[in-house]
Amino acid sequence: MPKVGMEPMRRKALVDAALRVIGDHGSLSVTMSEIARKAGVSPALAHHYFGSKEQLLIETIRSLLKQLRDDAVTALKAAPTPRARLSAVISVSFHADQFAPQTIAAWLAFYAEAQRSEETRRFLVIYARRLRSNLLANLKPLCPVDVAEHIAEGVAAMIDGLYIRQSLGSTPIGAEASIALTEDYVTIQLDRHPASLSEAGAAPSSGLSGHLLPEGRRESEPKHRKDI
Amino acid sequence: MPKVGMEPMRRKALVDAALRVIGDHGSLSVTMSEIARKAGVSPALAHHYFGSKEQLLIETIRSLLKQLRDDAVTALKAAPTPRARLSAVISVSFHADQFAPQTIAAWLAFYAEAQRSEETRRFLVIYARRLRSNLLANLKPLCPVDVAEHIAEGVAAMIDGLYIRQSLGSTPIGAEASIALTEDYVTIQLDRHPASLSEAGAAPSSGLSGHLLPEGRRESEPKHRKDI
DNA sequence: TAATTTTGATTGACTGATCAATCAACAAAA
DNA sequence: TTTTGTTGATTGATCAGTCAATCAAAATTA
Repeated sequence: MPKVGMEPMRRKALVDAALRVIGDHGSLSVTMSEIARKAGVSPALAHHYFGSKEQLLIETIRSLLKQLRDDAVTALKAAPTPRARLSAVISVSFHADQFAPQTIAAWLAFYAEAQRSEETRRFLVIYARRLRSNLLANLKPLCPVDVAEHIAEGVAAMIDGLYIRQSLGSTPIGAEASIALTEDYVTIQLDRHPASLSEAGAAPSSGLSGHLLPEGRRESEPKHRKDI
Repeated sequence: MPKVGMEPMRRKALVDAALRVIGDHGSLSVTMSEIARKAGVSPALAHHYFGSKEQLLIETIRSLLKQLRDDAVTALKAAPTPRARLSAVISVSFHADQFAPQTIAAWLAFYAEAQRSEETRRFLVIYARRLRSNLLANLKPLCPVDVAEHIAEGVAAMIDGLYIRQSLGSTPIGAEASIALTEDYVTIQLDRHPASLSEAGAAPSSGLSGHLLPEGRRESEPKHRKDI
């Protein structure tokens, strides 16, 4: 029953299947056959559309990152104040899809892969920068710049750490407790270092930082890179 | 030049080689041949002594954990007060050997492996519990118990998170900055919640918590498990 | 001491399984 | 008939694990 216009559907099915298989297996050492089977097609077709296993894996992490970005954009648009946006960033990190064991396992597998694959590392660096940028943009109106950077590092580390601890499945502090822990960190840090007058009114109108919007390239980066 | 009594030397050489190869490669997908070559023996010998690749890998993570424990014991013995012991725990986590890129890469690889290997997960859970236990034991004299648990979770998450962020190699905050960030978290949390009178004098005499000393089994755990 | 047997250490060569990747061929739509 | 989708069969490479054989030290015996 082959029709024309199958390509986008097949690609999506294969990427989704790859994500599920990787999440279940907890590793990138999964076979094209298994992915293809889960997607309901033959292994040969996976190669036909993606050319190589590596390419399919790249598309898979790209999709993982896109999902996270979309969630973040939605949550940030609904938050009116910098402080609310900070909470939105934290909340999104621990919400449902992202904090599911399989998704966490997939993230972890990609972190490991980043040690070998330049392309994979690039994507994870983008995630790290985006998180930092989102935090920083909304911290700056609330405290001095150097303090904002300090807090941003701390929050980002805590989020990633809670992820990795969750991956072990022992002492499972849930999503709510994770959010509470991170929020508490932000709160007490901000209490310590109240905003200076000069930066109190400098909040950007949209609250969406540069890294979130479809972005023009920053000067220091190489060009000819496909955006996620 | 075969002599008698080679076994312990060969085992150590192979485990060390495995750690180096895994660290360089950033993955457990390394061949027995490569490990054996780095150890200066034939692949067959590695199988002869360890029986299987999995077993060699298990011994490898065991050695990684032992190294960390030894460092912690040394540092804790030299620290006189609970607060100093907290600093020691933090400091050890980021010190030299442990924070080297290859070592971090190896840890990460084992975290990923833990998704599949029950045995590997067990070791990482032990690490997590030990860290938590060390923190908790030295926090309890300094603040209320429930707060101590809260802080311990936060510190542990932050340490692990700083590790994983370090593994990406982007925005490399160094060991010192990582220590400062974590110390700062402990300090402001303790400032917030001063010790209640009832627990002020309850510090254990040695400061070495149960998880650190060669330990009797806790009741809730399965028996017949070799200790690390 | 000299001759031997035993034992542990070590390897090269081989096997069987797995898997990514390829290709020739076919089916259905355009 | 050309284009797009699809697969079964196959290939070539990689690897964990096995095995029989070798070698040298130690133990035993003569």
